[in-house]
Amino acid sequence: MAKVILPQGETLEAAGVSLQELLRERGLTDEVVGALHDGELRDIRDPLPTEGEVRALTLSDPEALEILRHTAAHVLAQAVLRLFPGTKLAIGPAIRDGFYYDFEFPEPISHEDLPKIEEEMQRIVAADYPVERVFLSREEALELYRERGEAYKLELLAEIPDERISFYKQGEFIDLCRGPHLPSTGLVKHFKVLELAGAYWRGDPNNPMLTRIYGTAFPTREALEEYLRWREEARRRDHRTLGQQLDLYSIHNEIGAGLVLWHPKGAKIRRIIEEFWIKEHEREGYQLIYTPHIGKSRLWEISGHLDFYRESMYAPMDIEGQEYFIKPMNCPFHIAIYKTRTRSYRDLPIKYAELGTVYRYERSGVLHGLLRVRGFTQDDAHIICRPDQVEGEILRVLRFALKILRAFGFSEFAAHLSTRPPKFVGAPEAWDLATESLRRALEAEGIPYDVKEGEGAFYGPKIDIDIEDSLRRSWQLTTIQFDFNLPERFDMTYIGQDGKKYRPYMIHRAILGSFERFFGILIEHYGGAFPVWLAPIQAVVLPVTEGQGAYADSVAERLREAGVRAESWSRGGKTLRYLIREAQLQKIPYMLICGPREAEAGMVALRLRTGEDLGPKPLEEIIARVREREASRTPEL
RNA sequence: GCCGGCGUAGCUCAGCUGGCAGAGCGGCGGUUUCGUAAACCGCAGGUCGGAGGUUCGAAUCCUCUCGCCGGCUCCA
Repeated sequence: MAKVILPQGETLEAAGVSLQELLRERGLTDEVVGALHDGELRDIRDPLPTEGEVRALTLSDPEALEILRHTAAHVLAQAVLRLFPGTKLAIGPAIRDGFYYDFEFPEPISHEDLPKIEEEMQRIVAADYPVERVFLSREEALELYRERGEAYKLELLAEIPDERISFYKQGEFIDLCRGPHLPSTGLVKHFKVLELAGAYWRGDPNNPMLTRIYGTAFPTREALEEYLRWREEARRRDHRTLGQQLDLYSIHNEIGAGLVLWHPKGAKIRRIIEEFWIKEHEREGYQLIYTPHIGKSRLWEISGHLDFYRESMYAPMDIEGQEYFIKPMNCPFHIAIYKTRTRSYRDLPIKYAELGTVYRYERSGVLHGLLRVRGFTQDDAHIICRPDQVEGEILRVLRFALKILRAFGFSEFAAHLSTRPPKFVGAPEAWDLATESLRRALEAEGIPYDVKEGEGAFYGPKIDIDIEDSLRRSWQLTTIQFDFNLPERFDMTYIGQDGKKYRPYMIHRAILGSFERFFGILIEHYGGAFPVWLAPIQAVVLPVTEGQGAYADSVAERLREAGVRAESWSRGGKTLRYLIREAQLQKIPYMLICGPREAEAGMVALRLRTGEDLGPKPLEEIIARVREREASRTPEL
């Protein structure tokens, strides 16, 4: 007997029937759309389990969202088959923000077809077809799909071991599907078809490219509208939009895809980040170095990059008959510095850090604003240490990374621990020590992480920390990565206490990842409204009329002397309203308004970016305020 | 790289089935001297991403190419 918890909290015991039958007997047919048994979604049409607790789900339960969206995907497929006969079906799952279905259309379709599809979906919802579950024998299923020429479905069928194969049916539409699904199509009330994109069958580029249609569905109109509003808001926070509006950076067709020009304001922010970064690294015992942008092919042969990474490297250039490559990584240069003298065990750990600019050939389709570029500056460092130092150094570097990220207001981290792949170099014991050190560091810091079993690079295990952009796409910033390959290839050694040579451990790490990507994420994180310590312009002085222009200029001058990044907008004879709007759009933290009254009193009226008017203030107070906000790096104004 | 879409003034965009390149903002000049998110008038500004083709005629149709957007794949 299973214990069944109904939506209103009523419980009962039942066995041998499905939840749907049970509810029908009690006249409760409409509401319940699925069930949760030990955290697992179940179909209401399935027989109840023999034991445990089954909670009936209604659309207002968050767990039911997946069922709703999965059914919405079926409605989409049904609509597509009606409008585009001959379309072949692939797969159509629910995903985080909605659902998709992959199709092979007889003729390509475009965005303009989406509204039609949505309308047809509306009709299917309005028709309120009951969604039935049917089981076909393998033969029946094969026959059904052979008849329709559904090659993708046949491929899926071949992988299902069962003899009774689960299908769902609504109206004329039938689909191979494990479920669960809603009781009827009429429950998919609030949905939207969103995007069209290509997707390889089974994610394999050797397979045909299918057409994927994305959509979303919610239990209520409000929730759908809120989601659509959120997408709008995300568009406004997009670093590519803000980058232009705030005049932070640009990328030019004629200069090259993925190559970033940092404008004065973007460069100012970068400089502030760099200075912060340098100070923190020196405090943490890193030694800062500079290395060249190119190196001879021999170097990249030794490092193995020409064997393993060549397709991501720019073509070599010929200099006096020698091949040189632009660097895709900094490691070989750091190693070369290490090797300039014999190192003692007493010298370790050695930590070389560099803001190293590298160039990597990224395929054109993957470039994305500042988040995926071809030329970028890594905040790179290599920690070279003894085995007995590994654990301590790893904990230290993880703590350090979190400290840096937190300074920029990031608090939610998704960490991944990638372990040894089937093909690897180095001793298994070294891998174990490294992997365990990484794991213990994550646990000591209480950072939630998942383990990507076997997904480490061939040369070492790693921790990656991802942060999401405004559209919740995640991007890797931090990486802490062991390297058992390069110390070997470059024959790095140190002399131990016993006078013998030993191989050091090398840890490659980047915290911000690259300045370009980090900046992109940072722009979105703050929606362009940077905290005072990062704001490229902290204060603008706004004269009410041209009569206060000279006073405004002198105020800005005094602020700059005190180290405040201030400008006076005294030229142009613009109205105060105009200037305020402009400053607001530029998201400048402080607006210092100077009218005749303020000029007379030697003060400024302080208006915050939030719109708050704090009234007249002496300059000293403004300066103190800026200094305090800078020191604490608070987002408050 | 692949699929679909998009490239028109500095920016945002209009320009239907081929027939004289437009608006708003911004810029410049002038007027206005103004108190918390856009004062008013005027002027300038374009190889319609680039190359080739079809046509009497191309921003518009076709091909190639560069770039961008959404995905997929990739991401040492």
